[in-house]
Amino acid sequence: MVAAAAGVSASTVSRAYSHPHLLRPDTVDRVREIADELGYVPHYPARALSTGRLGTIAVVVPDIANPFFPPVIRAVEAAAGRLGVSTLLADTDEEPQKEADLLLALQRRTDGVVLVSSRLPEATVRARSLVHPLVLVNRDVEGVRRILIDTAVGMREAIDHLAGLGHRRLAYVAGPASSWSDSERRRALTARARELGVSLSVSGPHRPEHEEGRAAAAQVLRTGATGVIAFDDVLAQGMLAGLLEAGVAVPRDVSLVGCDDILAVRTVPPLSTIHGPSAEAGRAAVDLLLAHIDGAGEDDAAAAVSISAHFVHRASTGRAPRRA
Amino acid sequence: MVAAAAGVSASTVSRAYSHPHLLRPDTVDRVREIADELGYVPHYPARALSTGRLGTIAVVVPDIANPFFPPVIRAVEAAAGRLGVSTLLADTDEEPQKEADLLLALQRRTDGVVLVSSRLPEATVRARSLVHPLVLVNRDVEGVRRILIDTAVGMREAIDHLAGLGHRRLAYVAGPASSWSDSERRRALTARARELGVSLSVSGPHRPEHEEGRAAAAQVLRTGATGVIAFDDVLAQGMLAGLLEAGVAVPRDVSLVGCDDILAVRTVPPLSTIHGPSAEAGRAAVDLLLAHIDGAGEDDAAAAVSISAHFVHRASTGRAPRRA
DNA sequence: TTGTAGGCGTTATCAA
DNA sequence: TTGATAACGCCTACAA
Repeated sequence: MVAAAAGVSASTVSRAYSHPHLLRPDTVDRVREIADELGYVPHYPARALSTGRLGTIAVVVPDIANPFFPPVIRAVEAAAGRLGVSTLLADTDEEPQKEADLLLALQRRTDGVVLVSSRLPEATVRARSLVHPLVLVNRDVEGVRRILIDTAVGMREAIDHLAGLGHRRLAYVAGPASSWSDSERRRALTARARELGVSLSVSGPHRPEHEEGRAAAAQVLRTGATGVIAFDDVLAQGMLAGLLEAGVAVPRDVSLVGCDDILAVRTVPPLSTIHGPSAEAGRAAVDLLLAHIDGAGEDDAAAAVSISAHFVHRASTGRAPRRA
Repeated sequence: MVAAAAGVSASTVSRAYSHPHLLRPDTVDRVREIADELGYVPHYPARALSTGRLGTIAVVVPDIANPFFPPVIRAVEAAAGRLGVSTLLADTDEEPQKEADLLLALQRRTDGVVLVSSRLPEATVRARSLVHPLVLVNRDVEGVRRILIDTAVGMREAIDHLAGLGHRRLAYVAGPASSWSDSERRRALTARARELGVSLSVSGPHRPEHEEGRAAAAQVLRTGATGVIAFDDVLAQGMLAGLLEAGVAVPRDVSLVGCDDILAVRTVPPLSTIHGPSAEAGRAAVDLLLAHIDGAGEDDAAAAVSISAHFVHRASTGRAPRRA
């Protein structure tokens, strides 16, 4: 080690960075000064080898290009960075196999993983969480630490909103079959529709892509629905385009609700949607993960933190049209 | 090491993973099988310690939530992953100071950095590239390896396209004053407009945000322009909304061109734009970076790879309207 | 084809 | 308050 040559011993240099309070202040200063001159930066992998802590966590998402994820990733990265932990990002391309491989590879290069919207079977997730610290976001697996964005609340609010505007025939444009969020949303909608006595048809499953939403428009129109709720804003935006093409005006003829609030007011008309606090979820995930990594205890092994997402009324929903 | 207990020696296990061809096939199989059973995964940091290669690179971007970056990040991650290199993602929050700190921290945890749209002064960038392998994307610093997306070509094509449709009065909705891309684009447009003898007014500078584009619509209409080129798709999409509000139809009354092709066909009408091969840029950056890391030589020290971005005709451009 | 020995940079422990 | 030493898990000679 270069710094040692320019002054003291290796352990003193180590302490100057890791436990400065154990050294005389002027020793710390002297070492750091020389280290800076030499362009020395502590070598993390070596440190990892002796401490067993890598100082790195990973965030794994299905698709980085999906605008739902960047805010989560950013929040994770910020929260981790604040604690001196760096963040590895991985993208599973929506492929469960790739996700599984990734998790395995990450096991020895990270202290833990924040797994967002996992597409893996419950059993697999549970097994992973046993061998490597893991916190789920947007996925509910009993016995695994998780942060849940509860969109069911918002879905109920959305359906109440539509029913209040006189819509009696609704449609849900569903997301991926393997998505936990989708089944939650679908369940909440179905139950609420029944309670209110309005009809609800379901289109899908769909990959959350613009084209899919666009293509689903014709099918949804055929059901006679005047109120449409989409799995997410991406599908909703596609639906908006599809409806426009079919000569259907929003919200005059059909009211449309998205989910996740990732497009803000960037659509015409601005989309009524369900706002999920994704940044907060990312932060909470890091807290839970780091607490788990540090704390030896298995105390909170099954902790589930739930954050509610609420309906936001913008301009894509309005009174139901008079019966055709 | 556990696997050793269940069969042979440590170095044999090491070879089973790093140099399988040096071992008898059945030995490799046996070792791997037992390793799998025990849930063994090679410990990368330890490997890094002895080889001097971390097997990790970083991508640094100003803002992960800006839709221009995810495709680049994804491409980097994919290209690196294919070569067994993992990718660390960092976000500078658009702050040069944070960017500088990050680069320093990354020096000992990565083999090199892909730095996208850096906001750092040239001298700083140049200095960093001397102490740690670095490849720039979307930033032109003499003497530093870099991948440039040349949108000037596309800008010329766009203006030719509009002029060919009969537009004589054009407007450019400019991006941030400090942006290298903006000055490149503006220069190309100004020169070409002069060559073709069409007028070009400039609005801005603007931050590349939806609201800014929307607000700029009125100003642009006042110039009498029938052909509008925006710094990027985000501004163009805002402009689209602003024009719609002003009762101006696209492309009937005004033709609109974006840049970067980050919205694909997700606007109505689908935006004519300039497609920057950002995925290709990410891939090229990784190639250049890894070649630099491996190759001892300083041969390509100043390599600049330029990739042309071309005009894509979709539905937001059409014949110029008859003179009012 | 396989085993043995030494070293990579850091930290924890123990001694001074 | 500081130094010496062993150890972390892996890799690369070199030896067998």
